[in-house]
Amino acid sequence: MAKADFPREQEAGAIRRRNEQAILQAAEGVFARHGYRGASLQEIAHQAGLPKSNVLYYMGSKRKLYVRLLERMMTRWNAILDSISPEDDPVEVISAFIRAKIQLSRSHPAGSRLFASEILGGAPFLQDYLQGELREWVENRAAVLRQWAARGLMDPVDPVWLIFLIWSSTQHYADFETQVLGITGRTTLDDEDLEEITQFLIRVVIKGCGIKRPAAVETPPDTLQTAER
Amino acid sequence: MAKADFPREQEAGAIRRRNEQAILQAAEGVFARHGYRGASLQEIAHQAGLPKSNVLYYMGSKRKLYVRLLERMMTRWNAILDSISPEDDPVEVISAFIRAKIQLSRSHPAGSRLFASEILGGAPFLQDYLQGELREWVENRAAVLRQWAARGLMDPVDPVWLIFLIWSSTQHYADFETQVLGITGRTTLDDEDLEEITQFLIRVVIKGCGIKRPAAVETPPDTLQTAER
DNA sequence: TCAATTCTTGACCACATGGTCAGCTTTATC
DNA sequence: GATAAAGCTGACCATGTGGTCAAGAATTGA
Repeated sequence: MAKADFPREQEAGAIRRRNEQAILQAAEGVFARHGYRGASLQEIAHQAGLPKSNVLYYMGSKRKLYVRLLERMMTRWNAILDSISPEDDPVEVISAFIRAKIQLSRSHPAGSRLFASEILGGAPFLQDYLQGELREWVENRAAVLRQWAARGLMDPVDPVWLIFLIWSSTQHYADFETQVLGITGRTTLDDEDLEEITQFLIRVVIKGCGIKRPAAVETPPDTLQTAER
Repeated sequence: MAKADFPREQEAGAIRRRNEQAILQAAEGVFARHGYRGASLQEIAHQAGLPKSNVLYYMGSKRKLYVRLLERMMTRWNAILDSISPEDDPVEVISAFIRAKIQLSRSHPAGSRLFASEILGGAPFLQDYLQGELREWVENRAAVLRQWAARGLMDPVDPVWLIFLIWSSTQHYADFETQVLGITGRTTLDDEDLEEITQFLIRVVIKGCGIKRPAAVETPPDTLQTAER
């Protein structure tokens, strides 16, 4: 009946926005947990505190709801995976990337898992994205990494495998959170843990690939901070 | 040895074994793709080339079938994740571990994905395993790594995060194969690719954590070489 | 005020789900 | 060859699925 949370709520489409948000959030969790097929609209509706018919009213169909969630997650990624240039400081770029990736896993764990579930299922809805947009993204970054290697700013490792290494090791803390918690015997990963993990990953990747800061014109000789040889 | 093609086959329980194998293999794929809820016995039966009733006849229930698959995968893992001692050569051990893990991802991709799907879903069937057997396994290895660090054989990094790093970066090539293929534009990852990836991961981890061979009778020329096993 | 629009939802549908069962056929054993 | 055991499976069931719909309730705009 009368929701009457904020009767003074007046912006156009306020009801729609509120309900859609509730549905999207609920659906993200359920889809992440059970996959596309395993998720049921009944459960999503229940989590959102609405009757099933209402979910269909707003979202049209299960498929549309799912696609919308995937697109929302892609948007979040795009907001973070900005472009880099060969002139950038490799240490900075790699560190920032790892840090951003971990934070995204933390701020949107359900979305990360949703994505993982979609890939596990063979990416029926994301084939195009993988082979198009994302592939291009990877290739661009790989090209920059190769230039860095050529200039001696890092070891000549295959950039694509390096990107996958960063991707997987950061993604892990969202997708496999259950495993991490179970094994470490914790109930949550707090900010402190995450910071520690971030530092660890940055350290290992930087050192492991021999990534160096560019020798700036004015900089005194040899400032190797994190890594040691 | 005896394969199942001829009707003249007659070790005790040969029929049962053959059909169960067919069902298990089919089920592993379907569960991996769609998760526990999303998988249907109909599809499993179809993949196995049997009527649905027959699947139930052999497996009892969907749940039993699923649990059995999980247990089979745990067994495979146990066969590889053998124990280590502080006296072992760290470089050897880490290299062998990474290599074995990659090979398991390759030899049993569906099983790996099945496991991933179970974890993604919150590990409803594997909570005990994670908090018991596996946790113990990790803690034992972590203890050894700490001793290595104390003896200066590696940097004093947190061993648990290191284990997760290895775990996630190797697991990735099974669980997210679709993504890897899509992005790299390949249709399969052949043995050569896998070997390259293995070498890369070993190199980065060994170098990144400053893992050294114990000072033995002779020290080989310092440039890192990948261990073989 | 009053009509147009948006929202809400229970009843309903065709179909798929996991699981049971009874009766059949095949295989194993003596 | 007889009998027991194992294997097989279509018909069937209760329940759950995604989705439709119509009719009413609430909100909006003039």
